Amino acid sequence: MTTDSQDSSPDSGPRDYRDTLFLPKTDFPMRAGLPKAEPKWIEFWDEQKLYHTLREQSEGRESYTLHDGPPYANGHIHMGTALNKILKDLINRSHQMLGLNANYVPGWDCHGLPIEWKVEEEFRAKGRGKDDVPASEFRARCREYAKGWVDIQSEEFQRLGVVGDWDNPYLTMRFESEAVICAELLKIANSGQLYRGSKPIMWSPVEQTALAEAEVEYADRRVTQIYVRFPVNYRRGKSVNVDDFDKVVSSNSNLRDDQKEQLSALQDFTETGKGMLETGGQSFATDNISIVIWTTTPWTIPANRAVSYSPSIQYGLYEITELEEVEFDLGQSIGDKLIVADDLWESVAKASFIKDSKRVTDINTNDLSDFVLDHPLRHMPGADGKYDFPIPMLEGDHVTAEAGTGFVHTAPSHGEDDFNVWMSNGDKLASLGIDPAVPLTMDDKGCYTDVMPERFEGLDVIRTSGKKRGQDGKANPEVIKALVETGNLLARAPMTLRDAHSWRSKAPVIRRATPQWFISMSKDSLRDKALAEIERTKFWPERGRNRIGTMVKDRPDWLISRQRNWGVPITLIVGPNGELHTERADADAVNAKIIEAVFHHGVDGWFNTPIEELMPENNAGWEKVSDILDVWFDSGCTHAFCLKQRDDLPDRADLYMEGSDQHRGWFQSSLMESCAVYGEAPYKGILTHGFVVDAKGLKMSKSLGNVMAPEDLIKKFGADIIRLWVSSSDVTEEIRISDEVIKTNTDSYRKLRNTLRYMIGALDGYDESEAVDYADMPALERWVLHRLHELGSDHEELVRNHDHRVIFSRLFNFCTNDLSAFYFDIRKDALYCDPLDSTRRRACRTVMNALFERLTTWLAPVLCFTMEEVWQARRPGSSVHLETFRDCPDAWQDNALAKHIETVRATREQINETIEPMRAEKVIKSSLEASVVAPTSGLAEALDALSVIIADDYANPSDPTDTLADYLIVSNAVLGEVITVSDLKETDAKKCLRSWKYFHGEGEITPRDAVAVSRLD
RNA sequence: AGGCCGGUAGCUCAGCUGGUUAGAGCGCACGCCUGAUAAGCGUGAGGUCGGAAGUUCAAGUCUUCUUCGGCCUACCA
Repeated sequence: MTTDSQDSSPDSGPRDYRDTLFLPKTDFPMRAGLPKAEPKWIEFWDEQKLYHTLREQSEGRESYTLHDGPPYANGHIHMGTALNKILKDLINRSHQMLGLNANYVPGWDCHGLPIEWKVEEEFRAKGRGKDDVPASEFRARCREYAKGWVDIQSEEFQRLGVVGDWDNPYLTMRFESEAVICAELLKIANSGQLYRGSKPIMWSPVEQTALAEAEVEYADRRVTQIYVRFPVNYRRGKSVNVDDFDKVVSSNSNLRDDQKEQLSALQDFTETGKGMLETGGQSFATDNISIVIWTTTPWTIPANRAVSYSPSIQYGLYEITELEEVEFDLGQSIGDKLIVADDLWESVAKASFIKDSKRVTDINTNDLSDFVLDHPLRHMPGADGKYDFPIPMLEGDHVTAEAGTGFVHTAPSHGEDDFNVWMSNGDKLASLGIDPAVPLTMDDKGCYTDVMPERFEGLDVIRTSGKKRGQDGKANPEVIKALVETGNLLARAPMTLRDAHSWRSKAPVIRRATPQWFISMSKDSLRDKALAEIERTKFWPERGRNRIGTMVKDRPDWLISRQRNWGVPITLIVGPNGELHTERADADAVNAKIIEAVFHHGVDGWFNTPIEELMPENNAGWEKVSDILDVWFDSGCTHAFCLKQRDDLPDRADLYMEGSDQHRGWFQSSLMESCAVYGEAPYKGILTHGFVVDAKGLKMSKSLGNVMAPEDLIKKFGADIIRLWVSSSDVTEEIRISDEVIKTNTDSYRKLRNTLRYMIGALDGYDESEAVDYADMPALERWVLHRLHELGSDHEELVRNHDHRVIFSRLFNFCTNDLSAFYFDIRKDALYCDPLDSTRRRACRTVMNALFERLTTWLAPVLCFTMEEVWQARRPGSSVHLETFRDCPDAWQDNALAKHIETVRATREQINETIEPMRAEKVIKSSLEASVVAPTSGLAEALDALSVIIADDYANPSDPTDTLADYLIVSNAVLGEVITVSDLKETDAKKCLRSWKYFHGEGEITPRDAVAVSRLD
């Protein structure tokens, strides 16, 4: 520090002491200019090869692996993806600085429908339809398209400050990944957990293709609604007369013995009309009792296998007593008894020409559950015995009493609900000796297959060609005709219905069971394994365990096949009798060839390599499967092709961290895949975060116009502000963002920045050689270290528990309350005015240095740009991100000291409250104008313990020690009975021209200031 | 419609197993300083805890209902 001031002479006025002060000095800008500054730091880190340096530096350290969940490579990042990646970065950086090796490898999900559509659209724009583009070319373009977005998103993530292996991320579409995915699938097939079943999907007969939910639109359509009755055959366990029992048993020869016994005990399947039915405490002949259903798709009746009911609906048995007079023959006659929901009987009766009826009895649902029905077409001409099977009653959540009859006709091959209720009632089906396999009742063209009686075989639901393309085919009329013949049609009428249509051809869409590939939840105890692993996994927050647990408990077998183009193929070869190549003796050799082909040529390697090359021997009648895998299977394999393949990562991740929607998504697919192949979860812990919502807590959507884009925020405020927002939010719930929230964070940012800036200035020229030993420090300094120890002691635990919000709010409050408003404020005097080599000033700088190192490193994971800037203001060229968190020695802990400081602080507050009104009256302006009497109670003891003296002069001006006045930032303070504040301006005290303190004595500055100045001159 | 979760000052958050006048920071208002200055300091005003009922001597904290919001399913034969 230099001084160019001249000696003060009597006629040049009072001397200006400003230049003799040791004011903070720094070039560190107060205003951040983040939008411009941040990209330069990214460049700096690139030059330093930060990611690689971190890896070298932490070689041999214990690893901490947060395995990235892959975002979909389509579109720009949004607030949710930004939040996700920042949170990951926060966790990675914190663990790295804890002294671990947190190697982060980002990844992308590249296959799938959305990209397929975009690319289809592109080709269409060029006048090339789906069938004109060779599959290889199409897939190549998909690959290119995905790559484009990977590059863009990579830039966007890096702009947020996320550190990771951006040069070598994992992609589900890399050939190596695709090969591993195929290999994983083959392992599952080898283990026998894979099987081929069937399931209804949306199907367009016109285009002969499967459709995804997003590919259909809903439009009005004229359909025929019908009421159909299902004759009650008997009630399980209660019926009489066994005629055809042997027939049933023999037609189900694959029944287990216990099932046969059960069947026998139930005295089963009888010819219609021979039984008696007990229900509602009464007995009825079953010959004229029926359950009534309503449907708008008559063509599904031949595929009916069950009737669903709901226990929450009231059902009644109604006897027809009078019919309308009509010109055609009715199936129903007086005396017939019908079971219908009470709430719907009126509408059913009206539709069915029933003029009058009487309600015979309640039908409770326990009884209902035991009813077994006849198929309504059982006795139609030409049935060929194909409907001689029992129709069970199944309980279903999807059944309501809003429309129809309160019963739902269930054709598992033609409806999602039907399928679900069918599949989830396996036990009941088994007890009735019913094969639970879903029949393939309809072919690609939408025509009945040979599962049906000859009468129906080949009939089409929808015309697929000609002028009437898209209109009803022959199936509906023929079915209705057959129902009339059996007398089971109660009514028919046209109606308008909103129904699914293909968005391309506008033709109606049907639901149709098709052969699909499944991974069994039970064959190799996959469900049990997964549930056991969930128990072993750590969850943040804990409720995640319950959420994924109930899903896994209830989930059906995993449907993994898709009839699509852009994805990893199901690399199976199926034999003439449906057997898999993995069951053959040469399976290993075939598998090796398949994997090799995919490894070298990607998915095209499968599609383009002829079967003779993959399976050279005995391949007659064998065919390659042309389905592709569900993309969830792809991403469920990331642990296999990323973690387990890379040498620099462990096989199992410490943490998977995604939005709470991934309980059903990636967390589960990864768990299933990994348990199926390796018998364990690929992760040790799961952390979930909520979704970003707007100021009112509503989700962001274009239609609401409440969308905020990370890009805009970066341009306007900078990535560090977004990062601050993440670390100040409770990420386990929904996370709000709004202009106001951003403003709050911008303000917090400024406060932190200035606190750090002040330290940089105060530490100007600081050298270790001026450090003061802990034992020699004033109490105030030791208290700051105590506070640091407090913050540092559970910092690691907070990091390991991902409590970043707690860390941040504690640091922020520390900076604001303890440093800025208390410690810094008190120490300004010593820092600016004490002789340079005074113990007090040196101790302050020693502590400032300790503070600086800890605050910058603790904040570095959050404010990665700003802390680098702060760090380099003192250590140019080095990077704060290569540092680890500093230790806070236990010796710093001093609870007694802290208590005493709190006592003094409380006094300070009381004094301030007293000074405040005097300020308002303009008696006292600066607190240094005040002389105060502080209350003795409790304070004297504290001051004594803190070695704070009560005097208006320092005992040793060249090495001052703290006075009570210093703590209170007044010029004079003594102890007394009551608080009093008096104005020193009204006394004979002089204002020191250098320290602005009022004092008594010779000269224009206090003795302490005189020493400081004299040492400069 | 079902499953899981949440609603504490304008904003972001504390508030453990129910127990004195519900806390913090920011923002806001007013004032001070002008030697952290597009900074710093001080003082103050703001919530009855989404709503209702109940349990209890006592409830933000337990129970039920309700309302709003979020995620995930299911959306109709």
